[in-house]
Amino acid sequence: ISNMDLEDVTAKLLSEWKSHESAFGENLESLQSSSPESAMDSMCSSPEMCYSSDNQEIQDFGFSGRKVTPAAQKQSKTKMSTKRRMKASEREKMRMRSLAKALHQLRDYLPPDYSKTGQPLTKIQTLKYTIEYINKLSDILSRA
DNA sequence: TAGGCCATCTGGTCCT
DNA sequence: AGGACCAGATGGCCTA
Repeated sequence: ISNMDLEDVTAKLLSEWKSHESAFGENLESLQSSSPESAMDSMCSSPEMCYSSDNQEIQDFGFSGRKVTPAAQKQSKTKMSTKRRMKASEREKMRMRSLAKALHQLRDYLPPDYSKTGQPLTKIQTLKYTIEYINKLSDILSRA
């Protein structure tokens, strides 16, 4: 990526900034008003993890080797109700989707030079290249 | 087929 | 008490 390209992109970004600066806020609003249908479309994508009273029983055995603090042990006795757990799962799903959406948007701000293979950048690549890109833009601005 | 990436579920923890 | 955030686990999909 040449400096000329960067300067072009910098100028473009600066000119577009005003029209984009509220983009995330708007998207947050749109996310909040997203239809429940779309939220439920992938419900139970993994059958083993579908909710059921049986499943609740099975998970009480705690097969993972996660550390359990005394406070956690105490709290684990008061298990979340199935209804509350379902609500929490749904919120978490929405939260992760909004994160993924934000990453997709972030990807669009990166120059195409960063995806040389033609394949879309992965999440981690997007984050790393964004850091790199911001550093380059900052450098250009500091020298201007 | 192994490994990378991703979406989802879940329990723990912190905060309001 | 309930929501937000986080990290671990798991399974599906895709590619080399």
